[in-house]
Amino acid sequence: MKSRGMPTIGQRNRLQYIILGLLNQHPQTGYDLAKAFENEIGEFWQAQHSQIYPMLKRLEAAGEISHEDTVTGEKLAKKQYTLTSAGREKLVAWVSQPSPELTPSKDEFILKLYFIKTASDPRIQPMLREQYQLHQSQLHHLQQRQETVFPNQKAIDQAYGHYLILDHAIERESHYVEWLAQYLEK
Amino acid sequence: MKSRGMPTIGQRNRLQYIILGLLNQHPQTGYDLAKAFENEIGEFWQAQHSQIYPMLKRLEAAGEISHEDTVTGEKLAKKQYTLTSAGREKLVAWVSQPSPELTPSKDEFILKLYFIKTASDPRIQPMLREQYQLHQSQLHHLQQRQETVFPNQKAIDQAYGHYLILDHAIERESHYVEWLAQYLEK
DNA sequence: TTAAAACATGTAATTAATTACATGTTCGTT
DNA sequence: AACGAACATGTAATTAATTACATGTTTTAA
Repeated sequence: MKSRGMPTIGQRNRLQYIILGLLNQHPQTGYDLAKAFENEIGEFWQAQHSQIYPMLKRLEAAGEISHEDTVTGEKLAKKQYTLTSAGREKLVAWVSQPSPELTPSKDEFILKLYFIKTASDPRIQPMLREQYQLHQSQLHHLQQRQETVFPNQKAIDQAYGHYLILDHAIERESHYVEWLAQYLEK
Repeated sequence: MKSRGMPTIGQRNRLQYIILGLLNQHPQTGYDLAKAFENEIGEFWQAQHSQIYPMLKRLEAAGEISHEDTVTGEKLAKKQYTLTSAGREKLVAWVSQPSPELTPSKDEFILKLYFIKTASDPRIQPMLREQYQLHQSQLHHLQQRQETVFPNQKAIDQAYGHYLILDHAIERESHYVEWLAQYLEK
């Protein structure tokens, strides 16, 4: 009793919506999308090109995006994908839908701590220090990106969504670092 | 050039280690493990029983755990799994290993915000309110669990790992709620 | 000029994870 | 006595995601 006229793409598949959202910002190639998952989006969703290219085909087959072939230089072929009106509708519907589930998250390090039973175990402090360094350097990286990408209020207003996402990532890392510091012995 | 005498279980598979860690606390059944993924562990790792039972078989075949059949009441068969010394070694090795990667995380809601381009879009505030409620109630839930499970210092000392994990979850939710509140209009 | 990095696009194979299917027992409540 | 919730264990089917395979072009810096 699964399909009642539903499309082949599973309704829980969020990658498709994220791709639609990215293409709505401006037409892009699969390669560009893959870059976005490494950069601005990467803090909150990940996808490799091997997942992206097939999804672009599915979305195009479903009539939600279309592409135009362009050539760079002598013969390097690119496919610029654009949203169709059907795709835009689907995107709007997704954004408007409530998101009532807490996203499950995974943290291997925290679990390792969990399995160490006593507060005095000598392994704890080195582990905390390692994670502190890791998250501290990630925090620095994010902060530097914020400084270069959003040097003034105008830049923020022009890419508010991007600003929000980066701000959230910075806050999250910053708080993680503080939590670690709390259990670190000086 | 992939396998050079390596076991069939992929080395990145963390579920196996988590199961070893849980069994190290005390012998348990697959059902008990599934409960743990809904309760104390659930904030930082998830697994369904359909993933757990096959993994128990693989771990037993690899000689890292063993089981004892017990019967409850008239005929309800249970399998109590215990770590073998090989399993305990593997667990210790995992915990001791550095965890140098930032765990990728996914957040559908933050991405939806990202795709809304202007700060004045009327959809933003209702979305923020929905998430505020969601995370606020999750926070309450976690706080109540902390109160009941860890009413005093003695309880904390006796399950320090569990305390850490719950504390981290509470801090994370609490901070998420604060971040949302910052962008909420009163 | 040449080599490496970045650009660009795909498929195949494998592994992880979810959802659905499938069955039966025990305990607590009404 | 009957019913529902919780206990208990598995497999099958599907989907999502990663890793590996595979190929070629363009730009940039040494």
